[in-house]
Amino acid sequence: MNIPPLTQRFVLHFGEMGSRWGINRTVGQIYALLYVSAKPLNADEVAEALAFSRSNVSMGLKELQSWNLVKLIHQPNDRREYFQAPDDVWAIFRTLANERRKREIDPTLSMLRDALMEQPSVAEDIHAQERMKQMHGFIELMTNWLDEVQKMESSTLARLMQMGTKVQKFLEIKDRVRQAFGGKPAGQGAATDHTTQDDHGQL
Amino acid sequence: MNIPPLTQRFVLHFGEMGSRWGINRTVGQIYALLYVSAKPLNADEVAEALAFSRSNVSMGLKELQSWNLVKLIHQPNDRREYFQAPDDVWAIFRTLANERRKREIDPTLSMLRDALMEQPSVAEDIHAQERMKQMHGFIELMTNWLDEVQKMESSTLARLMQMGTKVQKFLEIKDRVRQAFGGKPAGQGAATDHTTQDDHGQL
DNA sequence: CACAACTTCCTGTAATTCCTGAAAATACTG
DNA sequence: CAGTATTTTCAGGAATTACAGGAAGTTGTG
Repeated sequence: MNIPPLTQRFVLHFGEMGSRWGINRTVGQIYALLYVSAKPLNADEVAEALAFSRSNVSMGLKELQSWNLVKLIHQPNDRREYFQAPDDVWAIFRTLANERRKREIDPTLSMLRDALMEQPSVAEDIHAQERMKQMHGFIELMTNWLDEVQKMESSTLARLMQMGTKVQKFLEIKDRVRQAFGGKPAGQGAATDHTTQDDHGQL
Repeated sequence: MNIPPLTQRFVLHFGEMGSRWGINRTVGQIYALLYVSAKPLNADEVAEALAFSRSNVSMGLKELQSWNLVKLIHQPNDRREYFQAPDDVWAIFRTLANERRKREIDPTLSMLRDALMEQPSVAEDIHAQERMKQMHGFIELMTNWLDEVQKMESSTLARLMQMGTKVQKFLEIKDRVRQAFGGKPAGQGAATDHTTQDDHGQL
């Protein structure tokens, strides 16, 4: 392995973490290398830097591409394919969240949906179905929220996250306002009455 | 495998999903079974229901305990240990998030912290360190936020999530108010002018 | 203390996953 | 189109991980 010390530490760490993350060491290291690299790298360079076989690198890059975690780039006067990781960590997180969801959540969601349509035949299954319903509801809530949040700008999201729990106060204020004005608050932003269901959805 | 149809489907699905989630099939199935089961089960019952070896079940339960995903219960007049999954899905999610974080994020965070204290020796490492800084900042933001959020009530959280993007409007209002009042709004909560950095932290 | 009811640890085997080198495929150049 | 550069696929050996069964350890009981 032929890379400077800090980079090496980072790369090795990601290799080991890889297994906990469900990706293998090779892929972890390749991604780490691309992430910290100042310029895009081609497969040979990666293979050389990490001392992996060329074919192994090819597989790894393929997997990273299937995760949408690397960009493919062509340099002028060079036929080789160069790869680089997006430089916005937020963007990386987004794609990661999307992909993980696609692979790890969505199948479960559809399994649950199917199971909820069945008519349970035994007492045990009635309870089981009830539990599945709870899980289904929770997952739906989470994924819908994620969908929404993905639409926001990174900077907006960052602000909201930095506010943390303080957003909660907002709910309290909202409740207070509503109580005071009996359903018709004046502000332009907050112009709805609270018809039970829609209650939560509207600011 | 000696369990009713719906339960079986659920259990098998979790077994397969297990591998994508970094847990093995056995553990996945055991948890699924406990989750849908109406009453706590002991190790023998689990082994019987899933047709696993007794010792395998023991290991699986041990792992689930190390994840804090099962509660251990003792029945009167029975020495055996009974296990059950918490019935609040939110609670399950919380522990899951905590544990995953402990295993998958915290080590990286501390590695990054260490790496950021070093003095990079080569040009490449200077850039690498810069990248690590970005990643570190992002992870810190995320984990701090998670900490905050964990403190909220499930119901509050649910409401916030259901509002989704609409919370964003809140920021806009805040900005509008701030602009209108020129940095010293009357309300008790929102009392800062927007000096770039501190800007975000305060409601 | 001896026995019973459980739980944990250990060993060998089966299954899966990882990785390499060679061969095949694909993409370019003159 | 021949020749070369580059990438992809694939078979099989190496390494890792999962699992069953049994041995050893614990805890409680008469």
